[in-house]
Amino acid sequence: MAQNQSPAPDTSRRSERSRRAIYDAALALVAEVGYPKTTIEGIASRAGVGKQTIYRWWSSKADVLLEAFLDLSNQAAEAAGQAPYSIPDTGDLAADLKNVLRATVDELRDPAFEAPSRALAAEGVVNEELGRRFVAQLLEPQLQLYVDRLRAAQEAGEVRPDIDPRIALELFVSPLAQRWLQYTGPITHAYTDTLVDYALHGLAPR
Amino acid sequence: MAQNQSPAPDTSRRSERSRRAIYDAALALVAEVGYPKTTIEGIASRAGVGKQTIYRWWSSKADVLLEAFLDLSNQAAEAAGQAPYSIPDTGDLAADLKNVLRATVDELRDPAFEAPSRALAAEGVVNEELGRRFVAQLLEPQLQLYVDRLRAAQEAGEVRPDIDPRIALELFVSPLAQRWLQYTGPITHAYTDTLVDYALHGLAPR
DNA sequence: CAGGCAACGAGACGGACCGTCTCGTTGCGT
DNA sequence: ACGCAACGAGACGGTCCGTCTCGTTGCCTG
Repeated sequence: MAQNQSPAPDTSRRSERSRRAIYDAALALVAEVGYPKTTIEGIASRAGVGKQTIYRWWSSKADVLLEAFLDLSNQAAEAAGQAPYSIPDTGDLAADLKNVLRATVDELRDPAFEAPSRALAAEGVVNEELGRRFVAQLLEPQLQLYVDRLRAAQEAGEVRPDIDPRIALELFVSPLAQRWLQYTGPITHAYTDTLVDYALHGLAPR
Repeated sequence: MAQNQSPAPDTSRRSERSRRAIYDAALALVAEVGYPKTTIEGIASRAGVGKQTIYRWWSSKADVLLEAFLDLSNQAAEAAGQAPYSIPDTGDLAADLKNVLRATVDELRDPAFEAPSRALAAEGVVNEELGRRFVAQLLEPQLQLYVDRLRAAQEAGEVRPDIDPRIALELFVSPLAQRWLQYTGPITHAYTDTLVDYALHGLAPR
């Protein structure tokens, strides 16, 4: 029995030009009018593309935006340096973490990143399938850098050996993430510095 | 100059019956078909109510759901005990925090709470005005309980006096929140226990 | 207790987008 | 050079939006 789900489009004939135009249009519209008011029809017309071209290659507007944002991130990563980036190791864990988190604070304020990443995060909260893809392709690779740096710190004796690095990183990354996502508090360099100090030395008296 | 924004509906003539029916319909639909597929028309027809009655009292479906969920939370809080709830103080901070967080883990799995609170959190990520109301009316009052308990711990010498309790609570609350919101990891009692231990004693060797 | 008036349930209305479906047209692979 | 599938364009029925009328109902005031 022949299935007519979809005639399985031919990737080799795909128009690179249209793909790029769709990415650009999607990112621009989300930044300009917001995610809820961004429509497939709007993306298509702005990209100078037929709606069917979008529906042929993507299943939803969230799907389009996720790919567009991944592409943007990869471009930015290539422009900034080599792909396998890592957190610097000066031998001073606290200082290294504070530096990276300060940079993250600045990045969270960059409008070009803020609109699409908020939109994707919001969609992911309510759409588990997309949320897991967002995490696997974007968030987890970033978190892995902290795992690596924390493991190095364990070998250097700066972190207790029985600590699980994947959980440890959440002590300073998740508070920042929550303040940003949910507007539960201001985001400053002083704040992230404090998080690192609290996490490394604990709340209890020593 | 007479403004015709809206004729300012008369609260005293408002139908309590309709209000309750709308809350129930909104919560039920979000749980049954999900937030994106929940529509104002759907809520109205399920509640046996005219659309205009919804538009007269609320400005958006997110607004309806926030009020409905606040109402549900207040009911649940009254049913469970007196309103000014607080975190128990047995003199063992770690044990008290672990208990509360375990209860929170269980609550996060309750389907009746999960669907609407996810929907509101997602909307809040992308809609700052609603996000701030969500935080102010629902999240922050809960977090304040941790602030109180941590202050008591400071007076008892269980927490260093220079620690800011509002930030300290984020070390164990935010990681749980992020795992739940973004599916960045499994949520278990063992996990939250570990968070409390890490937060209290720090990552660095003592 | 009667009357008036605003909120009510119901649903018609134009408009925006949805996702699907044709059209010719274009441009890549054979 | 040819053929075929992806392309831009847009028509189509459908859903939901937010606004607007209808009578009807039920609560405050006199």
